[in-house]
Amino acid sequence: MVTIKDVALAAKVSVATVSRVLNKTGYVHEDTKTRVLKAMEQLNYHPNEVARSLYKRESRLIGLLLPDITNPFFPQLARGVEDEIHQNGFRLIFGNSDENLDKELDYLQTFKQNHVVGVISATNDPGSANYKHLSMPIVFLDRTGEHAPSVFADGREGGRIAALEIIQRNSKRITLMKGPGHLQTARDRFNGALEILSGADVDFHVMSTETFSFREAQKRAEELFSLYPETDGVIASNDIVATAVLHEALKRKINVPDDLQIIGFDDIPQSELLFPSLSTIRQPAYEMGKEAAKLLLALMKNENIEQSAVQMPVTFIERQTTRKVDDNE
Amino acid sequence: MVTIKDVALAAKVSVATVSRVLNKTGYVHEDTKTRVLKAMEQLNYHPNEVARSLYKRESRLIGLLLPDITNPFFPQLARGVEDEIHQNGFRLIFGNSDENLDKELDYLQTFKQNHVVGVISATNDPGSANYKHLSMPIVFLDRTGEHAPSVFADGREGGRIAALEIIQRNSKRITLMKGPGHLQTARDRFNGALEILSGADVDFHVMSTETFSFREAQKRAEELFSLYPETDGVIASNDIVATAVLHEALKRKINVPDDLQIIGFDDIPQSELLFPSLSTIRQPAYEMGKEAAKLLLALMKNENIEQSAVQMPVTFIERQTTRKVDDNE
DNA sequence: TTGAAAGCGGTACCAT
DNA sequence: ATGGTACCGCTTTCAA
Repeated sequence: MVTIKDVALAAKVSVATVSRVLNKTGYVHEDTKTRVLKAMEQLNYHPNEVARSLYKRESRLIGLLLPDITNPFFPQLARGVEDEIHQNGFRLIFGNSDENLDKELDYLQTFKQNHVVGVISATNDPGSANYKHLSMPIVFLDRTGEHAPSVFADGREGGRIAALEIIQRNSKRITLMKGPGHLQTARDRFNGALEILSGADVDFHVMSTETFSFREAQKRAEELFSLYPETDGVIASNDIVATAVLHEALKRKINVPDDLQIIGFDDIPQSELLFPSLSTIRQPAYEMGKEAAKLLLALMKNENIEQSAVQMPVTFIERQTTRKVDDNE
Repeated sequence: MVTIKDVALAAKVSVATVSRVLNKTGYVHEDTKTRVLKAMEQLNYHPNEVARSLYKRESRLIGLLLPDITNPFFPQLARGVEDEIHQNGFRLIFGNSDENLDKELDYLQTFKQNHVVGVISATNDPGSANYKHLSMPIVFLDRTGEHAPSVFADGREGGRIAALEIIQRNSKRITLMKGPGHLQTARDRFNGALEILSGADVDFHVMSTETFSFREAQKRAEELFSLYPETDGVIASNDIVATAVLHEALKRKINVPDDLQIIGFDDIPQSELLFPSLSTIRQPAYEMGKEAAKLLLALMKNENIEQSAVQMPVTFIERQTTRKVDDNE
C-alpha cells in the first residue's frame, strides 16, 4: 500500500506538505504542489481513510438503519439516502434492525466504533434509550419525531385523502383497515381516515391487521369478505394489505372497481404492476431518503437547524382500483 | 469516549494487559483478567474499531456492491449477505453501482481506503480491470464467474425447465423473450430455453428486450400481442417482463392461463402477489446472498478453497399463470 | 505474568 | 512556504 510517506519521498518534501496539498490547507508553493500532485498520480496514491478517521475522530461514513430492506418500501428510501450522501463524498454502513431494539443498539454501537459522522434510522421507537445519549447527529426517517430531527410523510393527511377520494367516488359501506398499532405512521393514516369517515354519510367498520405481512393480510381479507360481504370500498393500511384485498376480491370474482374500490398506502413499485393497478396514497420514498440525508448533512455542519422536522406531502395516485369521479357531481 | 487507557487506569494495569484480555491473546492472570473485565463493564468500554483497523490493516467491514437495491431482486441478496456476515461480527459498507464501471471502481477504491476485508459484488463485468488487481478476497454474486469465486443460479437449467414446463402444459406457439444481451445470466436462461424449444415440436419466436425496465417491457408486450396474436405461451426473461406481459394480456382480456401461459424468472416477492399469481423459475436469492457471504468468509480464512464457484439450483414455482399438467399424458 | 514503547498512516501545531 | 513531531487508540514485540 502506498502511503503519504512514499509520496513525500517521491516529491522530495515532508509528509506535512503532502498532507497540506491533500487537504488544501495552509500555504504551499505552486511548484511543490505540482510536484506532490504528480507524485500522487504516479504512485496512484489514495489516502488511508482509517488513519484519517483515527486522528480526526470522524470518518466519511454514515450509518443507515432500516427495519428490513426486504420490505419493498425501504429500498427506495435507502437509494435516496445513498444518492444524496454519495454526492457529498460519504459512504454508507448499512444494517437491518428487524424492529428489534437490541439489534438496533448493536448497530448503533458499531456505527460509533467505526466513527460514523451521523446516522439515519427508520426505527419504530425514536424515543428509545438507544438514541438518548447518541453523541452524533441523527435523523429519523419515516418516523414522526417529536423533538428530534426527522423526515416523514404526512400520514394523517394521507388517511384523510384516501377517505375523501373513496367517498367522492361513491363507496357507501367502507372497511377501514387499521395497521399495526405500534407504528406511529400506521396510526396516523388510520386516524386521518377515521376523521373523515366519522364525519361523512357512510357506513364503515374497522378491521385490524397486526403486521404488514402478506400472509396475515390474506387471512384478514378472507374474513373481510365473509364477515362484511356488503363492503364496497376498502381503505387499506398499506399497499401490501391492499394487494391482499385485491387478490381476494378477484378470487371471489368481485368486480373492481365497479363493485368494490380499494385504496392502498405507500405506492410501492409493484402497486403499479398489479392488474388492475392499485390506486394508492403515495409517499415519496426516494425523496424522503434524499431529504433525510440532506438534513443530516446540514446537521453535521451546523448545530442549529431551524426546520428539523420535515414533513413530506402525500398524493393520491389514481389508478384502476378506484372509479373515475363523476364530473356532474 | 472511553479508551483502552481509561480501562487500564481503572484496572490498575497497563494498556498492553487490557489489550490482551480484549483479544484473548497471551498470558494474563485470572484475577487481573477479572479486574479488567469489570473495569470495561463499569466504564462501558467498546474498543475503537478504527484504531484497531489502522494497526492491523484490516477492519471488520465487508463491501457490498449491487447494481441497484431498488430492483426487487437485490434486496433479498443483500439481506442474505447481511444476515450471514452479521453473525460473524462483520458489518456492511454498501453501494449501488448502476452497472456503471466508474462508480464501481469508485466504490472499490473507498472500500479499500476503509480497510474492508473482502467484497461481494454483483457486477456485470467480473472481468473488468477493476477487479484484476484487487488486493483482497472477492466473490461475485449473481454472475457466472469463469475462474473467480462466485455464487450464481443455474440459469441455463432454469431456461430449460421453463421451456419444458410450458411445453408439457401444451403451449404450441411460444414467444421466448430474450433479456439484455450484456447480462450473462440473461443469456444463460435464454440459451437454456432455446435449447429445449429448438428440439421440441412447437412453433416459437424470439423477442428481445434491452433492459429489464417495466416501461420497456410494456411496449414489447404490446408488440408481442399485435405481431403474434396466436401466441399461447410466453417464457419471459424475468418476472418484471412477465408481469408486463400478464398485464397486457389481461388488458386484452386474454384468458390466462387457459389461452395463454406465462412463465417468469427470478421469483421476486411480488410475483406471488399478482393475480393470477405468476408461475416462475425461482432463484434462491436470499440463500445466494448467504452462500456468497459464507464463501467470502471462507476465502478470508483460507487461501485455497476447493469449490469456489457455487451454482445454486433453480426450481419451477407453479402458480396460476400456467395450467395444471394433465395427469393422463 | 506484566509493562514500555514502537508503529499503523495520517493531521496539525509549532518552529524556522 | 516548509519540515519536525506529537498524537489519534490500539496491537504486538521485547524485556523484565
